[in-house]
Amino acid sequence: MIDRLSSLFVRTLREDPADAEVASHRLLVRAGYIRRQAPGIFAWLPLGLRVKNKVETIIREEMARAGAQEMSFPGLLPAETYEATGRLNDFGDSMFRLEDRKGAPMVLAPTHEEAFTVVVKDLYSSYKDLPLTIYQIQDKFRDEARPRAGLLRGRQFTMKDAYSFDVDDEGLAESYQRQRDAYERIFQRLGLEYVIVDAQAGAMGGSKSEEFLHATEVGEDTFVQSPGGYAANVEAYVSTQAPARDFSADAAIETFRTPGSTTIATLVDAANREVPRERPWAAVDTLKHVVLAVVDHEGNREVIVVGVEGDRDADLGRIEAAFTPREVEMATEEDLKAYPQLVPGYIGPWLDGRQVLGKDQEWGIPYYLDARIGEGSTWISGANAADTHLHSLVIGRDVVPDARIEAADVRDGDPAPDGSGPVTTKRGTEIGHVFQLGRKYAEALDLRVLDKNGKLVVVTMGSYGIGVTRDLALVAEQNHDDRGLIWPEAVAPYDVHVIATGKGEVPLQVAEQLAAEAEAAGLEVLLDDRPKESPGVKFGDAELIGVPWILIAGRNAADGTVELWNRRTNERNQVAVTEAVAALLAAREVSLEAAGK
RNA sequence: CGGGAAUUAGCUCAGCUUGGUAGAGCGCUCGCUUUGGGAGCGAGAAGUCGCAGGUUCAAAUCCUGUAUUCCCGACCA
Repeated sequence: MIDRLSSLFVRTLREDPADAEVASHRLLVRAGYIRRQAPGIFAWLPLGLRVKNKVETIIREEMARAGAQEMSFPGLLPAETYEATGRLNDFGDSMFRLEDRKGAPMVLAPTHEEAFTVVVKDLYSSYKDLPLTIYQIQDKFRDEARPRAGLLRGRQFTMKDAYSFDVDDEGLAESYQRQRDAYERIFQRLGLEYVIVDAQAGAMGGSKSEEFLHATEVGEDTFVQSPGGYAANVEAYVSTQAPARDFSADAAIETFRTPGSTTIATLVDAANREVPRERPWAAVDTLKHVVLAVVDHEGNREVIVVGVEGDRDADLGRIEAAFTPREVEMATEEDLKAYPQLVPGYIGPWLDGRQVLGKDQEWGIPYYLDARIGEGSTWISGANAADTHLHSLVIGRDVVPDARIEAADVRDGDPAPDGSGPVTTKRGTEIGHVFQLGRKYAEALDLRVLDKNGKLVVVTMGSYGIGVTRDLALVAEQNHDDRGLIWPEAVAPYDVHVIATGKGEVPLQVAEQLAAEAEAAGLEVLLDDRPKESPGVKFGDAELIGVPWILIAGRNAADGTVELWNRRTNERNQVAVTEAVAALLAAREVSLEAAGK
């Protein structure tokens, strides 16, 4: 197959588009792969679509190998699809909603668990039909609050979503493993570096979940890694509680004046001024109390107080994991009005000789401590009165929390829970997610089959997603230089880019001949046959477009010599015209082998 | 949802401080030249200056509002 630049629908841009920040976005637009239609919504030009199709082909091949069957659901669904599972509310504003002409509520599907579950329920009713894994590659719609970074966080994006159905937990574990293995192969073939992290989040537990993350500066997720092999999404990181301390000889609580000290910094200053001690007080000696609201699907709000070490921030994402499926947000002024006892800047668990925070305590406000905080530890804390704090508050002596939860942010140097060393935090982006859903959807939608004994059992499910277009963008992100894209062979829009340049008709004739030979050898060819573009333009476009191999028929073509150019290594070799395609095939073979390992 | 920046030709931007009826580079069209690093000369097409009000003899420029886009944050107790 040969496509010609003289007629291909593409226009490269000399300058970076003003609305693109990250490299993948900039280069995909500049090189003529995609065009923005609206924030987070892109059109695919011929070059882009070729790459996208190659990514999808790799996924299809690996899904087939894993025994998954492809089908396709509509993106437009009746809203009621999501009602039984409560997800119409869960998704909230991030679901695109519309009405048909009769006024029936419709949505653009953000994901398809319900639809897949229902179709299996409609067609299957026996354990003999299971296990089953089905999938689709299809566009999803999510009305993101802030689409970002081009393809990396879009509002319409292509996703491969697979769903497994099993009669028992062992079956689910096997189906899960098959998809997980397939994902490893897919990312290896895409040449995308990845880390598999534990994403099992919070107190709900039970169902296993792992994320495939690609470490990148432009990522929006944070994960931690230890030298000993521990890896977890920051929301799933489990911190280590400080060892218990003997407090039998500790002094009693004492309050002190802290006018205007509503921040940790001013509080530390006030403490060193009012109640100085040998080792100066520091932020780490203070216990800071955050007022939060835990909100359920119906919008019911429960106000809670969470204490974390003063030198750390509360991490709402981590805290939320402990309350899933409810959401956690900062308390609003409305929330605070209901509890006038809570004096902003001076909140604490203790007042006048007794604990006041806690479900069963006087104020009835649930009280949680960060999981790092040990028994017998001693703290400066708010004293629940304006301009007053207290010190020598001892956990386990003066106050007892309702529970300890993962609340504080995670930092470089914090210990991995499995003893494998200090973790470092890194930025990454989720490129795939495998999840043992268990029976949640099957129960909500009543997907049950008869087992061997003729008894109805609820089916157990898994769901497995890969962000096709996001992964494509990350491949671009990981494979470029300041001149343009550098596609890996596996997803490049073409196998070779043949350039005709130079005086006379010979270069073009030679280029045509090389293109025909390459095509005959089974390669996909992009031929730059534009008659009037200067060499600089052609070389520049070739570098921008990023096909991994470039063949130049130029000034030496008349002498029977052309140039083979490796876009990635920038290595250029003069080869005889008669041997050029053979040399290309050989060099490509070496490169493919290196990528395959 | 909060904060910041931007909005002028297809693209990237200048002009606004100090109001006087619109510019550059790239791209595009035509002609000639050029052909190994975004080439040269000449000629040309192309913009209701985001939108709506206001001030003024006169507004891209000053004022008010509004929309859109991009970036940062979604936390500071």
